[in-house]
Amino acid sequence: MQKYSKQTRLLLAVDCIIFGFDGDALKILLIKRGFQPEKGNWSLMGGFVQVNESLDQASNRILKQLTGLEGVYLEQLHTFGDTLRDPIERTVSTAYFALIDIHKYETQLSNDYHAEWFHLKRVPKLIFDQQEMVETAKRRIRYKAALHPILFELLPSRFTLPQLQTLYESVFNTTIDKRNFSKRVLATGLLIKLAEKDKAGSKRGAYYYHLNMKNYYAKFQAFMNFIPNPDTLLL
Amino acid sequence: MQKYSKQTRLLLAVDCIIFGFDGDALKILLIKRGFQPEKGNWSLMGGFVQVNESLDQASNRILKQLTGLEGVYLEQLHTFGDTLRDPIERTVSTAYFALIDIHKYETQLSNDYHAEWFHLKRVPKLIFDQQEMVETAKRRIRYKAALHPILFELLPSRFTLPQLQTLYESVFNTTIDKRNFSKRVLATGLLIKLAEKDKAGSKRGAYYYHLNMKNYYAKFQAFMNFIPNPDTLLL
DNA sequence: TCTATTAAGTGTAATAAGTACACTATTAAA
DNA sequence: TTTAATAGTGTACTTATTACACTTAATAGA
Repeated sequence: MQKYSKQTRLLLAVDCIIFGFDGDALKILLIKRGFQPEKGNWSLMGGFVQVNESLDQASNRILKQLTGLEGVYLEQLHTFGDTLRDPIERTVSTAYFALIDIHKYETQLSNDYHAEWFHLKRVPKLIFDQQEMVETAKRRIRYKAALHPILFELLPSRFTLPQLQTLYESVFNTTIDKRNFSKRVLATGLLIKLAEKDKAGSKRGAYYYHLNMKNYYAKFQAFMNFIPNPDTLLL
Repeated sequence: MQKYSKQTRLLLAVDCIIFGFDGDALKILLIKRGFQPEKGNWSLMGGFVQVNESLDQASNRILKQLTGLEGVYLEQLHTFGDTLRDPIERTVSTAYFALIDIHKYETQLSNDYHAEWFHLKRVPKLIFDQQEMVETAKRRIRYKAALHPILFELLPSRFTLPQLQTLYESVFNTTIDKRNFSKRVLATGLLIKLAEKDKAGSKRGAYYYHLNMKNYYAKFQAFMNFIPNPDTLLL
C-alpha cells in the first residue's frame, strides 16, 4: 500500500536525563552541545530518532554513546511537543530518564562531549525546554522512588545502610531516623546482609548489603512510602 | 538558520483512550476506522499531529472531534515508537487518556465514526499496537486513582456515595466495606453534602455530594490509597 | 596499651491508621 | 400496613508509623 499522503512529517528526538549519586547528593550529567543552534551551551544528551530504531533503542543508543553503559535503568518520561520548542525546525522530543551507578560511568567516553555532573540545585541554564524536562524528571524520580525501589539503581551492587539512607534523604530532601529506616528497609526482605564491612565511612565500619534479586523483582510494584509528608508528592 | 539536514522526518500521531463510567463498569470509547489500512476495524480515536499544533493541542482536537467535549481530564500516557507498529509507514504515536462524564458525551457527533462504548473486559481486537496502549492506560488509571482523586472526573458534578463506591470497586475490581469507604472519603474533606437526594437508585434515596474544588486542587497530590492489596499496583 | 573519637547498630512505648464487622432508617411499591 | 431494597452509621481490634537514646566496634593518637 501507499504511504500516508498529505501528512507532514516531523523531526523526532530523544533526550536523556541521567541521574547519578555521588554518596552525598543527586546529580545529573550534562554535555556541551556540539552543533548549532546553541553550540557550546549546556544541554541534555540527546539525538534524533533514526528511521530504523524504536524510541527505546534510540534512548539506549544515546545513553551508551555518552556513558558507555548498557542495560541500565532507563524509563520513558514524557514527550515534549510544543511547536516552537526548537527554534530551527519543529522537533518533538521524547525525554527518558536514566539511573546509573555513577562509578560505572566512563569518563573518557564523555570527554568528547565535555560532560559534567551537576548537583540538582546547581543545574546551569539549559537549551530549549530542557529545564522543564529536568524538572519533570526530578518530580518523577521522587514520585516513583516513594513507591518503588528504584533508587538501588543509583548504588553499586554492594552498599551499606548508611549509604542507602543518605540517598533517600538526599532524594526527598529530608532526614529519617536511622532506627526507623533500617527497620522498614529490612522488613521489605529486599536486602541480604553480607559478612564484609565498608570501612571507608567510619572506624567501626558498616555492613555491606546487596539486593535479593528474586524479592526485588517480586516486590518492585509494592515497596514502601518513605516520604514523611505526602503533600510533597508532585505530579 | 538552516533546517537540520540529513535527518529523517517521521509521521507523528496521537491516540486517545477515552474512559467513561456508566454507573456500573468502566468503559472505553472506540470507533470504526474510516480509512486504510484496517478500514472498518475497531480502533482508538486518533490522528496525525499537524505542523502547527502541539501534542496537547492535537489530543484535545481529536477528543473534541469525537465527543464534542473540551476542558476534560486529558493526560499524556506514553509514546509508542516501535519501527513496525504501523505497517504502512513509520509512525510514532503519543497516547493520551481521557476521563469523561459519560453523560456529557454527544452521541450524534460520534455517529460519524460509528463509535461505541466497550466494557473493559470486552474490548474487541484493535489495530496496530492499540491493545498495548489500552492495557497501559488501564494500569495507569488504577495507579493514579490509587493516589489521586482523578475518578471524580468520571462522575457528574453531583454524585452519591454509593455511586462513588461502585466506581472505585469497578476500577480496582474489588469490594470495599461501605462504612470504611465513607469514613475515608469524607475524611479527605473533598466532599460537600447537599440537601437533595438521588432517588433513582433506591427507595430511600442517597444524598448527593459535590466536590469542594478548593480542597480538591489543594489535596490532589495527596489523596488516599484505596487499594486493599498494593501488589495489584502495576506499572 | 590505653584513651578518645566517630559513626554503626539496636528496642520500646505511644500514636495513628486501617480493618472487620451488623444493625437501624427511609421510602416506595405491593 | 407490610414488604422489600438500599442508605446510613459506630466501635473494637489490629497493624503501621512515629518518636526517642544508649551501647558497640574499631581506629587513631596519646
